[in-house]
Amino acid sequence: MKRPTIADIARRAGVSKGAVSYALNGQPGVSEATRKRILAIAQEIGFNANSAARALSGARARAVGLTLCRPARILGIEPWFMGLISGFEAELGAQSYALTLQVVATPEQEIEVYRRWWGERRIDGVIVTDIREGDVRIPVLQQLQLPAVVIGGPGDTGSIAQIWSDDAGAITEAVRYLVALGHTRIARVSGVPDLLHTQVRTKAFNEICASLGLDNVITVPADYTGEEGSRATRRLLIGGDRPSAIIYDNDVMAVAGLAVAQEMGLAVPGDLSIVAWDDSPLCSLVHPPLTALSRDISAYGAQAARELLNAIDGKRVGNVEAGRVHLTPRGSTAPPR
Amino acid sequence: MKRPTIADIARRAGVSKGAVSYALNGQPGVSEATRKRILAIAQEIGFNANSAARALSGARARAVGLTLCRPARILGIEPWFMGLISGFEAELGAQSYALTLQVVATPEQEIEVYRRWWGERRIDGVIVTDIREGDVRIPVLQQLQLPAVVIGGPGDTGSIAQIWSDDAGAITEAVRYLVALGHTRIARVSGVPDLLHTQVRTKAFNEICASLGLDNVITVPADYTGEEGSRATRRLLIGGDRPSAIIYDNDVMAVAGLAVAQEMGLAVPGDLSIVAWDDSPLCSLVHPPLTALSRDISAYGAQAARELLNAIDGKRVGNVEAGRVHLTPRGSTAPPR
DNA sequence: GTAAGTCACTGAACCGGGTAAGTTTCAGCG
DNA sequence: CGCTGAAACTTACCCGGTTCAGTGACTTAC
Repeated sequence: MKRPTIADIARRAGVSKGAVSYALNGQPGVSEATRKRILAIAQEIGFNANSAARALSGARARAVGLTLCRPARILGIEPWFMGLISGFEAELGAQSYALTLQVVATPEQEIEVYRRWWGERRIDGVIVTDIREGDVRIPVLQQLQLPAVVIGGPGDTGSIAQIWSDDAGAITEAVRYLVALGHTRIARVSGVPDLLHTQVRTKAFNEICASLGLDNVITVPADYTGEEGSRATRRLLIGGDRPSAIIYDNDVMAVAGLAVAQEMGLAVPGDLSIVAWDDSPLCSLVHPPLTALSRDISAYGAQAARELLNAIDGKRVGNVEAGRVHLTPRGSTAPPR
Repeated sequence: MKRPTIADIARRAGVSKGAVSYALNGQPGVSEATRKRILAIAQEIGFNANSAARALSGARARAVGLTLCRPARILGIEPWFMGLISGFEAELGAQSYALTLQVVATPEQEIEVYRRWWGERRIDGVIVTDIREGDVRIPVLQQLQLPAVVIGGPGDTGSIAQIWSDDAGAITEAVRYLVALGHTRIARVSGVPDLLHTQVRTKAFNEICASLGLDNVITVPADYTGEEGSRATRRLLIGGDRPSAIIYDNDVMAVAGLAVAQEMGLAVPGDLSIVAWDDSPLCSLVHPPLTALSRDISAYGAQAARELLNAIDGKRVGNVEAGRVHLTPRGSTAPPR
């Protein structure tokens, strides 16, 4: 089956290629009557502009890129990325932008991908996740002048836009809630320590605990995987001064922690309260369902996509706080026995 | 920053654009010495061929498409798609093909996306999942002559290649295992009934149960979500003749089922044995860890990508059975009390 | 009545690669 | 020595859009 081109439309409408291009793009330069005729023909023969030709002349590829820099086995189970992706899609699809995905192993490899994409003119902009302090990707993106939006922060990203949620406020709320329930020995199992949002959370966690006079606080670093979540939990529960509540930096580790507690014969929430970060169906799936810090990840992704499209259009975008994080109490938290 | 083009290379090497093109693509027509010089210059200035220009002349977009037709909230939690995607990537990345993703709501919308991608020449081929009997997408793909690979089957997909795993053998193995443990009342919570692989599984399940003389078998249809998994489980456990073992068509529903059993005060595996389909970290995360029908989803995806690239290259690809499904016994199965 | 301006449209250049066809150079050979 | 033929290039056009500089025709203004 042959693909129709604007030349085909031009022939059938009895006008030049240029006129067809103006008509299809809503540009001035054709009469309303001609435009309607051309649009009707395009519709009739099922015309879609060749994206390569368009990108070649018009500079826009109408695609954005996303790299996923986590091992496959975490990617699969963490609802976070898929939530984000479906949020992007909602926004990108509406503007008929495509989303190009690439799984990478290291930030260096990620930079390589950015360079390649840029050189190939394959994408108009990128969404950057898992931002670290002094992230090596930022200067590269600035040098390439590749429109970008960073998810996570707030931090120093120079001229590149940022979308972030109030992690500090969220963890403060969680701690206050646990303290109100009567907990005094609160521990935390964090994500990868050099990620920016982990640092933000850790700082806020230490501050609120200090200000509430809790002295027995500890943060065990982990890496978002179930295995590490189990290990960290075991370490915390074996110790002499066992915590009565644990806050986890993601849902997967929280579920793993729950399993460890049950395995050790501890009742949840009787002997141990559990709070998960990022509410996903996973949290309501287990028994007892997990109290979680919820935010609308899809909306977050949609917002990021919107900002990126703005950046691509040359509009200045800044530092945006998106969505509210709120505590959703469920069965995994209660006053300590 | 200006993007280097072959014209830049040509100027610096003192040859024509054509010679550069031949050199870069490993075509005959340039001497070995010149080729080396050109490649060195390309390397030095960080040249990447403009994908639009290449696609425009050469017909290859060097990208493949994947549509995800599930509601966002399932997409997020089901490890299946992400596993598949990372498998694709491993293969596509090696051939420097890009993966373009689109989330859709219905098969009809999916067809629209295929048509658009085809018209835009944005992709060279597509990977089709969630195949149904008499799937409406198949004839469209054939009409467009869009290279494609169907994941799932075996079924009737005409000239389009299929990758499938031996679901019938797997469920047979699971039932035999449960019977060997002493179970006689085995139930099943299935996925969406009109998906082809659900039908294959249901048929095989009924056959093996009949041949082993089990008469109390029942399959409750669900939709892969935790909610439906819970509901189906509750229905099965409330009934008079409670099953002593349940096989679930995915891991999410199995975990939900486990939670329901615990909530109802049933011991797993003492009062109820549970088998999950598609082993993911989720299965080892919960307590007790779930016995599962495992297969290497990434490898499955990589295989599919390989077949698709073959199809794009015009090689005939047929009906491939990929990977082995095997039972991984864990703590959720035991002889009935 | 004519100069100026607007509108609707055409023609051609252009984006950056790929590639068929043509040209030059040179080794090999009778 | 002249012819053949292949290697090593160059030239020029193609892909399918976008866009800019025209070009008539027709309106408006003084």
